[in-house]
Amino acid sequence: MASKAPAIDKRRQILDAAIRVFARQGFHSTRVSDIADEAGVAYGLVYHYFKSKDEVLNELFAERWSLLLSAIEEADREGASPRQKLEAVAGFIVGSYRHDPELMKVIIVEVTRAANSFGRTHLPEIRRAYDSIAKIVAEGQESGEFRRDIDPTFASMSFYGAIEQLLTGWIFEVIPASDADFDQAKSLVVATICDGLEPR
Amino acid sequence: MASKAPAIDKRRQILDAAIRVFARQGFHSTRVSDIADEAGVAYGLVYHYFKSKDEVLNELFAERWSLLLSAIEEADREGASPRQKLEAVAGFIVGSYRHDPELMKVIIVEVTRAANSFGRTHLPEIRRAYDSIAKIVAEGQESGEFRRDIDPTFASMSFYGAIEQLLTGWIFEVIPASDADFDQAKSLVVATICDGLEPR
DNA sequence: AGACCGATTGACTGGTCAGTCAACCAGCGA
DNA sequence: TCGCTGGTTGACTGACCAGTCAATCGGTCT
Repeated sequence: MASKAPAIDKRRQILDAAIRVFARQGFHSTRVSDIADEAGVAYGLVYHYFKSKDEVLNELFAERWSLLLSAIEEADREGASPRQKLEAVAGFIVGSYRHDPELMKVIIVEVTRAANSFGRTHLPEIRRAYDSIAKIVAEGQESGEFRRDIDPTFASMSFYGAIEQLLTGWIFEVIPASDADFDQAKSLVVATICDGLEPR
Repeated sequence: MASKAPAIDKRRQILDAAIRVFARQGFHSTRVSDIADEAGVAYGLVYHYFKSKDEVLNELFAERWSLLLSAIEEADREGASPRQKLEAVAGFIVGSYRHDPELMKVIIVEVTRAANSFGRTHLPEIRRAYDSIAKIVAEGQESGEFRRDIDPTFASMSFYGAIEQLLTGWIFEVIPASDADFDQAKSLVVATICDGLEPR
């Protein structure tokens, strides 16, 4: 027992350390030794648990993104109106950032927005999120709760893009990130996308 | 005269080659020798015109971004309604992509969305764009053409984020990029942001 | 002609790291 | 007690590449 438990701990320890270091320095400028140092383990141990430096990031992304995909699906299943569904999605993403800003920073900066390197690899999974959101919009159009002249894929990109830009703003301190801002953010994105900027 | 003109040509030649290579392979995985080869000049000449590989990208960004900033200011100056101003901004960005997709890909992927590396360096300039857009929104609110309960900075981020996400979708072929799509895009983003998804 | 000077060339160097590997250690079962 | 096994260690290597620099070229001016 004592031989298995610490093994799992070390793996987790390395992943958690990687989050911190990637968030601090960015993926490209972190050496594997930085991760090992931060985790308090030997250099070689990283390669015992992971095939490569890339795999560490892939693992972090996969873990988190699958949660997002589930959350979107659940929102779609349980939301009453399409607007509420979008609100749930926005709420989950904002909540993720609030709960673990470092991890979300890594996911967004190094994968989601890094479409040339890791984003490329994970495009199919990322796309799945876009598609699920588009599905919510499409359903809203069918039920007449959303206008029909805006392509669902298009709306999905705008919606997701708006949220991600917001997180990016928080991450790089372009816009203030207080608890109040987090609270408002969810409803504001949804208000912007569903109601629009012009008064009704 | 013949001693100065070719000099400028070579510099331009290197920049243009860099756009192609950066767009194809990404900044990190292009060697300086790739740029030189693509430009058909010797390795060392790149360093005659540029201090470093970074400076080549910086130059490309600076050139293009200053055009964007001017375009936003002009839109603000000459647009009749805030909505028309936003339309002009969206139009300029989409037009830039249409006119030179490779350059825009580089700008977005390597700078604007690469907030950890080059985005960091250029944050002040990038921010200036956000601010100018926010100003347009704020003016719209004062004149009563836009609702007042959405923070201008916030709206600006959503607007810009939506457009950039759209371009990113085109760049990585997540969404179709035909001439018709380009034509529609401008009005659709503006419709989404100003009118909202819900019917009026 | 010949001195001058900026443009141009590409071989070379120095430093950086990702990934390897042989050795070491700790607990457990025989 | 003595292997055995799997976690753990960290020095080392091989590849890669940004940036340097001394040499060359070609046009101009005197």
